Amino acid sequence: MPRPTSSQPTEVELQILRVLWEHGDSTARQIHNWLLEDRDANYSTTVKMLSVMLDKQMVKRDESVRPQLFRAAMSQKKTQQKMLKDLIRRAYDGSAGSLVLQALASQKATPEELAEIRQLLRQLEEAGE
Amino acid sequence: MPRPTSSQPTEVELQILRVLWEHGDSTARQIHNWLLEDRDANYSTTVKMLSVMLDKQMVKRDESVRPQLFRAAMSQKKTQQKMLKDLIRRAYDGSAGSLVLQALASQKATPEELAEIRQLLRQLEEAGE
DNA sequence: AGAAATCTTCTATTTGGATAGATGATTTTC
DNA sequence: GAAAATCATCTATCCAAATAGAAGATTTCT
Repeated sequence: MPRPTSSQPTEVELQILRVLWEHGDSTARQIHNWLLEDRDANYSTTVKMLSVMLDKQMVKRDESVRPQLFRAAMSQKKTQQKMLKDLIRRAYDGSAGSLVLQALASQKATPEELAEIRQLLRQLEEAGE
Repeated sequence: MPRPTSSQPTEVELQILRVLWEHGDSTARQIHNWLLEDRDANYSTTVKMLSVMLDKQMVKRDESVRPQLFRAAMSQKKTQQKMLKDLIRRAYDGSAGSLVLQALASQKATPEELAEIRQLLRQLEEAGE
């Protein structure tokens, strides 16, 4: 029973998903060209990755048009939440609060974000009573 | 140029690190026994993993005693911060604030943690002015 | 000291992630 | 409608992650 398929998108998979989230449905060629800005890869590698992601149902493919169009199967938000939840479980013993504290203390948020966080915090505390 | 070694600890590696953080320096046998609570593995697999982690310098080994003792090379906090930073970069476009917002909104923290967060927030806002 | 148990290292195998070349199909261009 | 360009699939390879068996070394027990 060797290594199981990762439940998380891998680095390259995530890069492709980000392109799709940002630019919407795209052809393999378009995706590849966007990827080239960040990384150096052969076109056929990109295509192969898309095929792997198709098998994993991370992307969907519209075959009714030529060239075929790819789209992300899961929204960016859902993917983020899944990864976040996973990190909390794997590295923070399930404690979301301790992750938040560390993130705030060490990673710098903008003043606008801080204000938003404060507001959310108020709502949560009110709801808790 | 195939896949490079991951900069993050893998799932199994993280499980081993957690055992070490929780229980302190341990022999391979002890580590293995702790692991058995969560996962099903052969002893020699655990030993091999420790050897891989030794190569990657994720653990250190005290060979002056028998049986040899293993210890985590990096603290839990440092490892968490590294993983957190990486997640923010990879999945949140570098925005710590947006991760915090999502974590708070969707993952539930205890009232005590919320109070702590509020306090930290106050400090940050004061420092920002 | 010899046997038993445990520890340590060595060797081997399986699969996923990532890479890219070669070949066949389809569309575009002249 | 043939040539050129692009698209899609098929095939092949390399390495990391994960698994575990076997053999050699060391300690422990009687």
